[in-house]
Amino acid sequence: MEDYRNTKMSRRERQLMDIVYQRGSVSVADVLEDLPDDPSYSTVRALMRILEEKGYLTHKKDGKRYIYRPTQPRYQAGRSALKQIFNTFFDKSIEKTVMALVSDADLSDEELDRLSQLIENAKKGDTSS
Amino acid sequence: MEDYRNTKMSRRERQLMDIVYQRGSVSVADVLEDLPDDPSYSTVRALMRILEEKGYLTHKKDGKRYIYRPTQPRYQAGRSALKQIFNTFFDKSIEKTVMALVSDADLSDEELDRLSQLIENAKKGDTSS
DNA sequence: TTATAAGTGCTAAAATATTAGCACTTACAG
DNA sequence: CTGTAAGTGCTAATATTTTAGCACTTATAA
Repeated sequence: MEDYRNTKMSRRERQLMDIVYQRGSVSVADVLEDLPDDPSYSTVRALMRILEEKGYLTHKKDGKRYIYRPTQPRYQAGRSALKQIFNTFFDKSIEKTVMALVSDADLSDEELDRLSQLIENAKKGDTSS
Repeated sequence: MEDYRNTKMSRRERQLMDIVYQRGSVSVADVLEDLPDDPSYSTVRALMRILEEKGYLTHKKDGKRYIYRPTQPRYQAGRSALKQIFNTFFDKSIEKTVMALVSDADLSDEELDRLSQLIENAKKGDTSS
């Protein structure tokens, strides 16, 4: 499945998918809770149905209501979204992207250490951990 | 200025903005070149005008044609977009986000070293570089 | 100069997305 | 059982987005 943050997705659709990915799984009521302008229950339901038709969501029943989940795993969707960002804004440079992340976060020295350690550990031949 | 990857932006509008940020500055013809389906010249022009009205773009004249640029600097827009991704998919964890980036990139050991070094250098009190 | 190719401005039609209403279903409390 | 509150399915109106046409302008080459 393709990244949902692509050109095939409308404004509201993307907004709903973001909420779904943030929460992991949602009822219609959950989604409504996270929408700043509040459209009607019907409205959200219609969108969820469309998203399901398009293959981005599935639902299961929980009592009398539907619980929706994304079809594409969160981690996978995240990587794909991330890749698009670093293509568009950071010249496809991992370094630039990481630096932007880090500089924004105001991490402590300890946290920075830990992060750098983590990267060291990602080395291919690394058996030290 | 607010992140253009927000809920106020339509599908095409976002698509065009992505192209603008990728290229830095563009003519209508440039944009058209990057659009996989090709809408008419008029169509793109109309969108560019709208984006300018909304404050996301400005133009200057270059001979007889317009050259458009984003009003919000690329780096700033990138950080903002990045932040949204890490909110949505990575539990607001820098570590998770960085790991996703790195694991996707298939970096060499040397590159990983350099990256980890870079992070070390970001330490607040650091005067070693 | 002036013809013309490559632009722009403006407008309105067409397509798509968004919204909400109404009828029907389901779980569950009394 | 039955009443009811909270859900769903389907449909159609409305709003927004997307598109392209046509008239006008501008730079430039002959």
